[in-house]
Amino acid sequence: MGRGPRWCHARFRNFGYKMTQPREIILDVLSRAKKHLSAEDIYIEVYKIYPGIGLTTIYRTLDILINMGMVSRYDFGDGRSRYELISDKKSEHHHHLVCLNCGKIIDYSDYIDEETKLFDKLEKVLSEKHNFKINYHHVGFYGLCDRCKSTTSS
Amino acid sequence: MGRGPRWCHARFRNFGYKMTQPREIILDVLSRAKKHLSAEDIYIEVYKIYPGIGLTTIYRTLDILINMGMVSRYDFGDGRSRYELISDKKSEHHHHLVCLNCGKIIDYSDYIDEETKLFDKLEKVLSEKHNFKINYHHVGFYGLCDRCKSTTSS
DNA sequence: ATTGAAAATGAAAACCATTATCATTTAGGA
DNA sequence: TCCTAAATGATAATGGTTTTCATTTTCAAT
Repeated sequence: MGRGPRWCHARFRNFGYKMTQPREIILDVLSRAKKHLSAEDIYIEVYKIYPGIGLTTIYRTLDILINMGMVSRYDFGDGRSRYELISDKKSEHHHHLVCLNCGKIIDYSDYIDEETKLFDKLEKVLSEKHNFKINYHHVGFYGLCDRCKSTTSS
Repeated sequence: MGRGPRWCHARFRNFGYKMTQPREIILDVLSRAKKHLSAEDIYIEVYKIYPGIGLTTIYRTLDILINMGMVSRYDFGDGRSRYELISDKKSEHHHHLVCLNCGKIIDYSDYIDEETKLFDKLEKVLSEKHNFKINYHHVGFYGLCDRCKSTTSS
């Protein structure tokens, strides 16, 4: 499906929100992003295009986008949330390995066969069973990375 | 495997930490816990047993326990982390549904067959491929709960 | 048991990502 | 074009988590 400015404009309307220039620019930055960005990351990128948009607006817009089911929020444990456009392309979805020691994050999307199938099924089963509307899911494996494994004792 | 005070004492030693009364009490509280607790939750429980242990010590002990691979930390998005003893009993592990609107959390552990098998396999495959020591994993489905689904527009 | 050095503790202050406040500006239907 | 509700940005406030530092505790060596 197309997700240009026109589509977004209508979508904002449907939720009772107005489309504004700050919101368009934030969406633009998010759609270009190759990885999960923090609010400040987004602020910096937005600043390059249109200085004068405040960090407050970044946060408020992200809240709205999450409400609309267009953005996912995730906290890797470093004290700041990361945001990402929810892609309709399955190929862009990924899961994470997070190092508890150095914070290194490895994204992987080369799923083993069952993985994709299982999560499709799970979303269906769970949403029916608990009457939930599921927007996105996150999977994270936490431990010690290559480097930190050898550094930390016992 | 037994996980009494003696076992923990030795384990702390192996990591170069000392065993202290605050740490024993915190571990005790964690082992009794039926669900993920916030640092403050733990502080309150610890206070009932031994008033005078500071919140700082709670945080410091949790850090150590995470380093030792005994505790998992997770952020559901409400601005405070939750902590939980990593159980060796598979039966106590669970995944989550999180409501983005009201924060309601549903734990589920009635996995469909493939779920348990897949994650065992995934931990093995991923830890080998990326040379990671995996301590625990988290799975969360985010969306709108029963109640909030009907409240929120379009 | 005593001792001593290193580690742990608690109280208070600092930190910092996020949120609330509020006066001003903007979007968009009438 | 006008008008009203919504959005914005600067600033201040919030609150969970960390740092700091003087004091206390652990525990291996004596």
